[in-house]
Amino acid sequence: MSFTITEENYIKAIFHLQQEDGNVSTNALAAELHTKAASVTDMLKKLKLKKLLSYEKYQGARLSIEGKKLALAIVRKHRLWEYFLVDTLQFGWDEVHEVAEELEHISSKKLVEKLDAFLGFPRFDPHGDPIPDSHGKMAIQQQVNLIDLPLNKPAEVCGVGSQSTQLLELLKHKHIGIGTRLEVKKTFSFDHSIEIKIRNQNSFTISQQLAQALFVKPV
Amino acid sequence: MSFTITEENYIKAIFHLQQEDGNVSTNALAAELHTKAASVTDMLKKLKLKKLLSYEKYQGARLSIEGKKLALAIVRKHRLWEYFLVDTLQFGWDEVHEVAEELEHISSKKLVEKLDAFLGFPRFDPHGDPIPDSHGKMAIQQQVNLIDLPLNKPAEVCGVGSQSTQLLELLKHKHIGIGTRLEVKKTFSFDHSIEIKIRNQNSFTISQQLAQALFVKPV
DNA sequence: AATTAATTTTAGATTTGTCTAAAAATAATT
DNA sequence: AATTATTTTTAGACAAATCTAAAATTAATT
Ligand SMILES: [Mn+2]
Ligand SMILES: [Mn+2]
Ligand SMILES: [Mn+2]
Ligand SMILES: [Mn+2]
Repeated sequence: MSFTITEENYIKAIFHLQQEDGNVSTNALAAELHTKAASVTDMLKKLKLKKLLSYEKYQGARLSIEGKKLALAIVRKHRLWEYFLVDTLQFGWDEVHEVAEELEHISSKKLVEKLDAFLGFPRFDPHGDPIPDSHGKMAIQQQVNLIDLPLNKPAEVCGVGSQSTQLLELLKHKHIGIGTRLEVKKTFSFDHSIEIKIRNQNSFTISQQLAQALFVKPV
Repeated sequence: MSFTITEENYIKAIFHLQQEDGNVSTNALAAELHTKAASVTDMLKKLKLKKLLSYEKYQGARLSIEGKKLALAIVRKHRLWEYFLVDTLQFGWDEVHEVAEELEHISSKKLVEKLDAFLGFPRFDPHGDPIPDSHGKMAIQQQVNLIDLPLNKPAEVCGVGSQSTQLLELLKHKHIGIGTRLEVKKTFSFDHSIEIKIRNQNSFTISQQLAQALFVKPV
């Protein structure tokens, strides 16, 4: 069975919106995919026919085993290509998402496996997100939100909570990226801003919003 | 202006069918693209509207300057990706064409330029075909058909006349590939077969059809 | 030159994915 | 419980790309 790019994008979106419990609503999908609820309804009927998800009128959708498998394969390709773009082709980690949105639909299984091997079987993409292996298994990252990092505990930035251009612009300006070593020096309860220290730099404060968008792991 | 994958495939097909002189006929395009003449007519009208080619009823089509530019950009991507697959990912040169048919439609200009630089600006793809540079210029290969190679003149295989699986299977069996050094030892006028000698191997004969499908350059 | 053959175009239908507007179902408030 | 608001589905239309069958044009033969 093979699928169109549109179908694959729906499956991936459902995968990302799907929490452990509930089903994914028509409106949530429409928002995520920048389309209209009516279009989503049509597509859900079609994907149900293809056995990729369960769906009942007014009850939203939930991926089947098959659907999850497909979603993981697409996410795997997306993140492997992002890793390739940054690691091999020297892209900035803030300019790879759009390109990977296209590359994730290249169908060759052999290409994915060879690419994975060439890259040395990386387990996290340039944004700190885990890359599913060829069986769909992902490493679990022991990452913690920067806002929750204890004072003076050395840690390394390993992920971001969003891929928005605005966030990435701010991080670039502050010279913060994946791998940056830092410690939290002080927290201010007034606005929940925190003071951080990066090696060889003066310490400076960042906003609560920024701190919540950063994930770190202790080193 | 951006184009659909279908439109790009039409432009590339016209580019390959277009000789110095004549226009490309509707039927030739239909055959090349495995579609019907009626579909081709519809698309030619559309591509004319988009100024990618000139077309008059019953007179066939011919790429405009714009159309040629687009075609060269697609061919450039196709051949760069083929080179990447063989050179970097260790694909066999007989298994890359289908994958490149998909990769050639990835739109990022930056990706193409970075890939080109990473590969070291190769000028020929794994089949011996020239790779257009970023301005659309291709090196001219001084290749000659094996059937026309003079006796005892050392030469190197640098291209094939077709990408058919059948041909590639035969070449694999005979251990002939791009870069293989050989000389023609004898020609037989009865069936136009030729006897060739590869370094460290006993000489053997190959058919007229095979010799005509191989391009070599003297070394 | 007239007839036949081949090529190409039109006409009309189909599939996929989308949209708007209206109807139906569900959820939230009074 | 009844009303109102929100969400979701249906109905109908549209654009892109394709197809078959029939008509029109061009090319090849008698
Ligand atoms: Mn991404
Ligand atoms: Mn990512
Ligand atoms: Mn190819
Ligand atoms: Mn090639």
